[in-house]
Amino acid sequence: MDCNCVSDLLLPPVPALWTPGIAFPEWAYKPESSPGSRQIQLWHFILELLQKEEYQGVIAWQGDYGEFVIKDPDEVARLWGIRKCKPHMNYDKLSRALRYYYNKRILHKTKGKRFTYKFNFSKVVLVNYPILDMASSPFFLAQNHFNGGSTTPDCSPEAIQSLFPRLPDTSRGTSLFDRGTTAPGPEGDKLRLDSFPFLSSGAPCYSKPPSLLGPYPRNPPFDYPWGFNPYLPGAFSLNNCPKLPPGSLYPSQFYPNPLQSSLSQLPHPFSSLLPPGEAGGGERGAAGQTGGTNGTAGGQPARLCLPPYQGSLSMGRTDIGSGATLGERVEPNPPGMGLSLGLGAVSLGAGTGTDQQSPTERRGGVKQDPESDSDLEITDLSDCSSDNENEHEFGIRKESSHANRSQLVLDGKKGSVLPPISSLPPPVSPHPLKSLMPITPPPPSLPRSLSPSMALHERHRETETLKLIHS
DNA sequence: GGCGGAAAGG
DNA sequence: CCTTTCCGCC
Repeated sequence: MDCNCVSDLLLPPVPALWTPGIAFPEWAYKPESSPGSRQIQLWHFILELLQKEEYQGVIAWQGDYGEFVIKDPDEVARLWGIRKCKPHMNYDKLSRALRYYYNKRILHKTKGKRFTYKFNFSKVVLVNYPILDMASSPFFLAQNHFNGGSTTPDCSPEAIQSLFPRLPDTSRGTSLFDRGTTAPGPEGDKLRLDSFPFLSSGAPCYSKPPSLLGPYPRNPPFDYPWGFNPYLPGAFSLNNCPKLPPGSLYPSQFYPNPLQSSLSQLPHPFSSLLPPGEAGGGERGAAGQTGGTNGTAGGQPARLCLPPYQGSLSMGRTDIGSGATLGERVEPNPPGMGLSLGLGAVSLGAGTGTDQQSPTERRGGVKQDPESDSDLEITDLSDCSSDNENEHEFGIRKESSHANRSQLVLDGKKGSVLPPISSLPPPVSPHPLKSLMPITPPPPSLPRSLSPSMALHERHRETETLKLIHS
């Protein structure tokens, strides 16, 4: 039989709202590039595991935001092997694949910590992100030299969230892995990571707005569903994550989803997207096992668990625009600086700066409807087509001793520098938050206007920006 | 353990 | 293009 491997099984049956060019880099889906099409990618898989409580013992978020530890390398490799129908997969190979992500800057190694890697979410999220507010988003700004250029790029969830000011109605579960059949935009093409130099070659966390780079050769930026945010409920089908309360109660096994928390406090679109209870007050959820088995349970928004993030999640709507609370430096947008994002590096440890550990005891996830879980059971391997007949030998786990001290190596080797755009038009429209520059712990940044009308306005704005840029 | 080159496969 | 597989090196 063929290897249905779990790949497909894990994919939600419903194409749902997945839209091309959004949120995750195309290579992440690479539908057509691989014969089988929908080959899940390793980092997706990793994220997947990270979201499943049942794998907490195997791999889990730990440390800085986006950082995770592979607690049981062999097991992860085994699971990956199962998923990919590669019975002989092992950590060595898997790690090679992981290393491969360094270049893409999807991941990077946390030096000094064994089996510890860190997602560069900014990359993941920004890729393909429609132009929109990036220019004014705190997140965006944070990663630029707008504010003096010395600020640490903000890859915090809040910042990320700010990139998704508008949210479509994504109440239906959609999966990150759901690349379904859906049709891509015009021409069926999808944005490629390559289209975003700032994502593929710049410094970590480089966040030059795509719009400024002219990354939309064929896809008008506005063709994308605004606001599709993989980090928001509904974006994924992985809804096993316990709901997290708006506050900052962190379930022991799941870190809070800052975005979600933030969303719950947002005025409208966002909060309405939150699963019931989430927007409200959130309660805890029994960490129980997720027994659900439906990918996209009817109407139940999928849940996404974000990596640990020690920053404060507090972010009242009242804070919007009054960044004062943050106390960070408020800097006016220097005219002329426009969107020239130089973007500093963030990754390699710089990121959120603090290296403290995330909360592990706080609990407070909202209970999730067991039935709304999409399952990512990596169990059904019924048929792995192709050559690998030995799927059965997945059981072969060798125990390996992973003990070692890591070595510090500067990976400057491939760090490419982003070409600074020195002649970009100044930010089109000032935004209150624009001046807020988080330094360390990224401050809560709220999306600016969320109103539809504003959306239109912004679109227009973006268009103008593009014009300027291209002229 | 971790890294990255190289080659091969899908 | 994204691994997978091998491998030598640190």
